Amino acid sequence: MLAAMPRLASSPASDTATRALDVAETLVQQMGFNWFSYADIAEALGIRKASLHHHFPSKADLGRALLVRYRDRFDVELKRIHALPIDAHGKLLRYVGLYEAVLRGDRLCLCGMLAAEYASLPEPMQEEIRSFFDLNRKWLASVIREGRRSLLFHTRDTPESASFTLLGALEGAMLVARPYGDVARFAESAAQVLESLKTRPGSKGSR
Amino acid sequence: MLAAMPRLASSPASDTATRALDVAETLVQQMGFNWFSYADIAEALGIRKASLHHHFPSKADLGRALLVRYRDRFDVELKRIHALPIDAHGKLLRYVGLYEAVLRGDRLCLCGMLAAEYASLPEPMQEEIRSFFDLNRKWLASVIREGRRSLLFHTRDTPESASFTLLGALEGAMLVARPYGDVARFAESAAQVLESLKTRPGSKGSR
DNA sequence: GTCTATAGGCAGATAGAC
DNA sequence: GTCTATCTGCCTATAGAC
Repeated sequence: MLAAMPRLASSPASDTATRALDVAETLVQQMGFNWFSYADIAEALGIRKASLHHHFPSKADLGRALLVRYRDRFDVELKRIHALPIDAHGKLLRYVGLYEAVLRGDRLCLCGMLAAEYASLPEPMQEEIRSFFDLNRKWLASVIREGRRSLLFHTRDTPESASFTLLGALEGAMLVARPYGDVARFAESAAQVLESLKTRPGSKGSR
Repeated sequence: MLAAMPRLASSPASDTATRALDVAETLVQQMGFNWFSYADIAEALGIRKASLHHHFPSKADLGRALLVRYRDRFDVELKRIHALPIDAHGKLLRYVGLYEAVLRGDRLCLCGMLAAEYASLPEPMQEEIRSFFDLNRKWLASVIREGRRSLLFHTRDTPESASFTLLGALEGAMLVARPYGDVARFAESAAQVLESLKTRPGSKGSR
């Protein structure tokens, strides 16, 4: 109470910057990066646009900070899930839960939204988006590998390939579910995709 | 050569309007609806912004026209595929080919892009986006039903539910593939998802 | 249908006082 | 760190001549 909170290495640069990122994150996830403006954030925070430029000189800086923070938080969650004493299917269920919580807040995954706007974004942001997807694909591949070792999953495809499909299916299910405001549909799709990892490569397949 | 081209009921209102829609469509699919402006289209067409407003009074009008045309064209393609003398799996392969062609042009599905920006769009556009997805889900469900009748597909889920999952998986695979500029990854994902329709509901599954 | 001209507003960004 | 003031440029949209 007497002294200022000690500033940990991982803590944000300032309270205003953090609150600005919070507001911006929601705006991007709901409306897109090209829609919102400094004025929207300034109004929400009760400060002036010029003050925001002190924390984030350009909109590209703000966007990059947004992505770095989002990825770091996701990384923490992923590590947390991986450490849980549950099987691979349970871990994927938790992973899906992360997405479902976002959708329930009428948002898209930050990187799903920014992947759509990808071509219009500054290069430093593009790099961070790929980095987010890389992180997720790597994590998913390792869980899929774990599920195979324990004979829970039986996919014919490589874990790398399956992880890409899974990531795309979840991002896409969110994307298509939102116009209908229907979280249940997303959950159903997610369950179907997870289930398809369990099925044995039965019939010969195509050809 | 002597007379003006006869104006069919389904033909565009004017050549300028059509060319404007062509340019706008590409811009939206690559950069998003909130990124492009009348100036971009006017420049590409070699006319003035004010002339564009003659054809599309507001940007919302342009957006709606874009969606109506896109859906109508998709509808034609879907009917064409359905009439082909090939099995359900072959029809889905053709359907995937539609998406792949779009991605190859460094674009996203128009409605995939607009679904991301959904919350920021005027209501008439939102309605058209849902309509596009409805059209696709209905078509996919009917093909899945056909594949089941012929014992090609063996999904446990309802065709309605599976069609939503399939649509989401394809839209999402496009979304995630684009930052990597990797059409092959999309094709691989699409093949995996189609394959999962064929697998038998083997093991007991969850619970 | 296309043009010039312009309105009226908002965008991202900077300078410099406090 | 926050403010006022301001710049420059672009945005959507309209009026009215040709």
